[in-house]
Amino acid sequence: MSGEQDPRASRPKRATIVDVALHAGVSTASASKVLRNAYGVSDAMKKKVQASMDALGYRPHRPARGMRGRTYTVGMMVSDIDNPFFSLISDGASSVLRPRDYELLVSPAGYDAVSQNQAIEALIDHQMDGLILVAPLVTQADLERVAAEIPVVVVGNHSEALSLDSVSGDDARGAGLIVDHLVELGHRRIGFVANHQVSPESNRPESVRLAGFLDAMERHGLERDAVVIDAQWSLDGGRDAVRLIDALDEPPTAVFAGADITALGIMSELWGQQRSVPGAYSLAGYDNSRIASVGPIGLTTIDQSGDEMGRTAGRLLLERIEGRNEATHLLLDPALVARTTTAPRNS
Amino acid sequence: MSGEQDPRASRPKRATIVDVALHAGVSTASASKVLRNAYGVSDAMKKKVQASMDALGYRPHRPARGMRGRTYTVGMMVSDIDNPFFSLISDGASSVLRPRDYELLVSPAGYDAVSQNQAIEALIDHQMDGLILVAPLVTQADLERVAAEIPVVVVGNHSEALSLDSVSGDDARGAGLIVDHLVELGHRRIGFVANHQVSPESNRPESVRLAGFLDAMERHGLERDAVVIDAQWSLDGGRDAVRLIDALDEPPTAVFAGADITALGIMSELWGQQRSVPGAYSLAGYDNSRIASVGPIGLTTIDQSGDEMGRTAGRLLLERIEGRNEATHLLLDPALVARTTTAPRNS
DNA sequence: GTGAAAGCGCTAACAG
DNA sequence: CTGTTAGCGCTTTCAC
Repeated sequence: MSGEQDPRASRPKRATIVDVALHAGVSTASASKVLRNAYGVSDAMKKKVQASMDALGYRPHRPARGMRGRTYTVGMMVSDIDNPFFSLISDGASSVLRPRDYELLVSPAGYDAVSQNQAIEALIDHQMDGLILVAPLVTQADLERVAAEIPVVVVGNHSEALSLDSVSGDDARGAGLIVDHLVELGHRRIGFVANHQVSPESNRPESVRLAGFLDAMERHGLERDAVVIDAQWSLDGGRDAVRLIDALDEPPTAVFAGADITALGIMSELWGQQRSVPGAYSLAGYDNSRIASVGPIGLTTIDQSGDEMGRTAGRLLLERIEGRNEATHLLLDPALVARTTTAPRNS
Repeated sequence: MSGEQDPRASRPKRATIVDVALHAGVSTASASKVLRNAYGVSDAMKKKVQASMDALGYRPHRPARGMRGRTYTVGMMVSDIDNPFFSLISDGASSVLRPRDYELLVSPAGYDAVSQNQAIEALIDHQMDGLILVAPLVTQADLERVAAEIPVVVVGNHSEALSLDSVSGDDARGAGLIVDHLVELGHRRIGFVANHQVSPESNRPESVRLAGFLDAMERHGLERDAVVIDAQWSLDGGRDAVRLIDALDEPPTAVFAGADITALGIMSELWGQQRSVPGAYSLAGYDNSRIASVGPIGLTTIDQSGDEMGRTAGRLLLERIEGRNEATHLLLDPALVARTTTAPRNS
């Protein structure tokens, strides 16, 4: 009679597990067991309860589940959702999580350790069942601390930690593929953009790719022709790199930009100066972003199969959630994708 | 003494609000009030409780909060996290949500109505305090049904619904800006890639841009020179568009691709055929993706300030959560960004 | 194989 | 202004 102006009055309340149990004529405990596919329910019971759930349009309330058991939700931390590679990873992870009734929620955490740590804590506060951390910038100690609280899979960063799993591309090998390719084209003096903001001995991709570059150059007897340029891995960093390269006494004839985004910055700056690629020098990236394949760009790069990384991360996380305690660290094989930004030395 | 092998045994339990209350020597109700910044607590009490929270490293348990009150979490549904524009929106929204102690979690929902509806339901099941839906593909009726349950702000799609808010760019005006620019360059016969998979009378950006294009052409007395090409708004769709344009009896001298991604597909296909832009025809996109500014691309496009959209969406959602009930629908002004893919007709 | 009852951490309603 | 208490929806002992 009253309260018709209250929007909530007209809103049918959500069915709860009590409603389901009442409707099916069983106890809430049994309804709960059916919901969770738990051990020890008869087929008849299962059928009856599921019918009631359907009839009532029942959907479990996640916070309530989280109070006692699992939330059936996995959190994924990324620095920035605007990264084609991250998108592949989340799609891959979802594809294995969803059939198992787990949902994936993404937290865009920014590019510094402080805000990434906050985002991770927030995910834990949400009582997520597990975490996928994509290329985290936090310290190894932070990672271990988090992994002590909740199942964790790190994607993109190499790791040897015992308390968590990791999946990443074999960046040392990938860097080697680029060097081999350039040397084969006749280049000897080769530059590498290093993103040295990270400490060189870390296990971030930046460091591993640098080490892989130096190793490969040495393998070819070119250690004296390895030129390391220090600029950020970003569009603007690439622009800076052009100036640094131009200032060199003995500039390289080919540049390995470390990442596609950096290579794009380099191309863009050269273009603005009416210079071309590979005219000015050959150029290679890393990541095989979607944009790398677009005609006018045609960037030579390394493909890492983000999709497979995501699927693997999802699988490992489910295993952890289910109780596995031994660490698994996987390295996926990278592949060279040669396009038009790399050319023989004297052409 | 026992259970040292149980990982949970060594793990210090999380501090709860009861621990805080005990530590501060107050009731849990008072501690809760301090936590929520609620009305009616003395300064002394506030200080005391906050000190205890800090001392214990207390972090509220979100599911528990969600059981009775708010989760202080906002959900954002996007089709795909790999969209530079969506990234700007999430950053913008976060920047207004975070200072108010709300957290943003993103759900990558895919490109069909069914999975988007599922993602939205999952967000509701999480007891989110409000939802930001970015360019949803679901029906208007679905939107209203959702908005009856939870505060909703739609970003990108125009809307007149009374139960929810919306923020979008003025796509009709934006399309007009492109046409004006092309006409000014001397073009008369102009093509538009229409992404006709959506019903033309919908309020999706696709339809509004098409209408804006046709209106502008008419305004210039060029209605007979408006050429509508039907191809998907994607890299591959752009490639298809090239073939469709080539098959035309009277091909346009300029093409408005409807979206940057489509324009990139067109450029890529032309490049593969050794043709250039604007050599083959002038080309314009829409969205001002980051990649549009990269030198070799240099795409003429429309900028929509995703950052401002995100901030506005966040602000509107907070107002809704705080109880506003009147609908707000905002249209943001787009701006032309002329680059090198558009040139005078006879050059 | 099934059910009754306790309780997860928090907030809201009310009493003092 | 502060404290007591009930209960949100679910899972989990522990009886039966």
